[in-house]
Amino acid sequence: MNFLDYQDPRPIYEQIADMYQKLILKGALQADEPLPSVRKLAIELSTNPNTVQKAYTELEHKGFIYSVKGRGNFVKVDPQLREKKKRELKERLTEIFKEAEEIGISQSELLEPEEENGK
Amino acid sequence: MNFLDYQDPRPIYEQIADMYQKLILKGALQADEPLPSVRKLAIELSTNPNTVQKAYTELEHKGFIYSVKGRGNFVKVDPQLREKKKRELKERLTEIFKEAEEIGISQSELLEPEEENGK
Amino acid sequence: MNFLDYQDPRPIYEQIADMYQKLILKGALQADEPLPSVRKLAIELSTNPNTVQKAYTELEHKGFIYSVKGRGNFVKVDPQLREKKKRELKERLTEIFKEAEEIGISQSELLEPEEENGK
Amino acid sequence: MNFLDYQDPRPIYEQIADMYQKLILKGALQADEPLPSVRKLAIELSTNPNTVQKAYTELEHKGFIYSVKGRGNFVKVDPQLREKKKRELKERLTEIFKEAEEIGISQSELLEPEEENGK
DNA sequence: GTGGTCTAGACCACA
DNA sequence: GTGGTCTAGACCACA
Repeated sequence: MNFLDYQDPRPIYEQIADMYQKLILKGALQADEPLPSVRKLAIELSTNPNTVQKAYTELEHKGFIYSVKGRGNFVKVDPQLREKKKRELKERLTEIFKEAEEIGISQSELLEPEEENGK
Repeated sequence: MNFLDYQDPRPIYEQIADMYQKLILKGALQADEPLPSVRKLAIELSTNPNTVQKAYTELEHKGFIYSVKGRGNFVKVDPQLREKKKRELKERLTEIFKEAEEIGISQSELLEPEEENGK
Repeated sequence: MNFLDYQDPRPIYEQIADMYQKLILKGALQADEPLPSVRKLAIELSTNPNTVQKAYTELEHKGFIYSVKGRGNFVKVDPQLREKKKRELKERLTEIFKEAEEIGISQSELLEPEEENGK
Repeated sequence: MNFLDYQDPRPIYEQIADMYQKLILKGALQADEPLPSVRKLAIELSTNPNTVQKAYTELEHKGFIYSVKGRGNFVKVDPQLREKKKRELKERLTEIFKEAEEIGISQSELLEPEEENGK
């Protein structure tokens, strides 16, 4: 199963990192559960181990996983993860509402269903 | 006046394009009004003329401006511009709600004010 | 001038990152001052551009520098940097005192000059 | 009882070696007392025997234990052990003070309690 | 010219 | 087997 999208302008390593970030946030991967090994995932995605490595390093920097030398990479325990993500989404929401207001579109107008059947 | 933010991860040409897009959508720039010349703006922003050119090309592709050889770039008349932008914002909104739902956060939970002071 | 120490067990990219971190913390490099380009520094240190790139990415993650595509890498403004570093040093100090106490060495005994001339 | 911390960036063999070093320095393990056998400890820690072996070799190099072929590993008698460790801790202390001075933080400032409530 | 990404492949430390 | 580092070199986006 290959979830990479070469039409996607994002670099491959970022697509990999985002994919696993979502899986972790969703709870599809439990704490301390191992991720696929760098080499295995590289083969599965027909990409270079360095690219997978970069994705994993990124995830480690962001606090989603931790790595144990000679053992592999594992999902990190972080009960506040969901809260963090929620805050990020709220910020992006605020940004959109701000942009809308700048061109005279109110928050409620934006949230309205596509066809406004006012009556 | 320089509105560029080098700490912003977006490339400079994109910041320029976004800036003018906003000005046009807001109505701050009227139809057929000329934009600053590529060279002038490049000097004003202490950046490379190639960069400004790229921003203008981008704006042309998106239908915000048109260029006249030997004369310059001008704001395009497009009564549906606001609708287009609105649709784009709605799409981004939908994307956020989708991401939220994937990790079990409902639309209403996301729209809630930070501290819910119920009643 | 090559400050790399191949006897040092730390990887090269980390030595580079640490070096620049120190220069920034010392104030030897001012905010918005450019770092040497990836390629130039690689040549100067007779190392691979990828290795320098990794060092710079590390510094960016830690908030010491920011990068502008097509322009280079620059020192980030962060007035709290010194405070952060101070806190880190204090933590390491505490760790040492803890280790000392575990084997029955008091803090003051550790701080004493090498030859204790009691008098 | 498993004292390993996989979130700890240090390799596992080092965590094992450090653990026993502490126990010996504290006096919790007496001279000539046997350490657990490589295999037993490996099982207890659910780790690889190679890893435990590496930790023991490390401890032997540092002079904390000695090994007898076919019999096991034992705590070494070394009356100067405490002095050695003290010297090591002092060196690390000096290193911290050096780093602090490089960024203009004095030794006393570093030793100060968090909030200085002078008199 | 400057940074960023990616490949292919080597070599090492660790388990 | 598993991750981590490094080299050599290519190619792209951006300024």
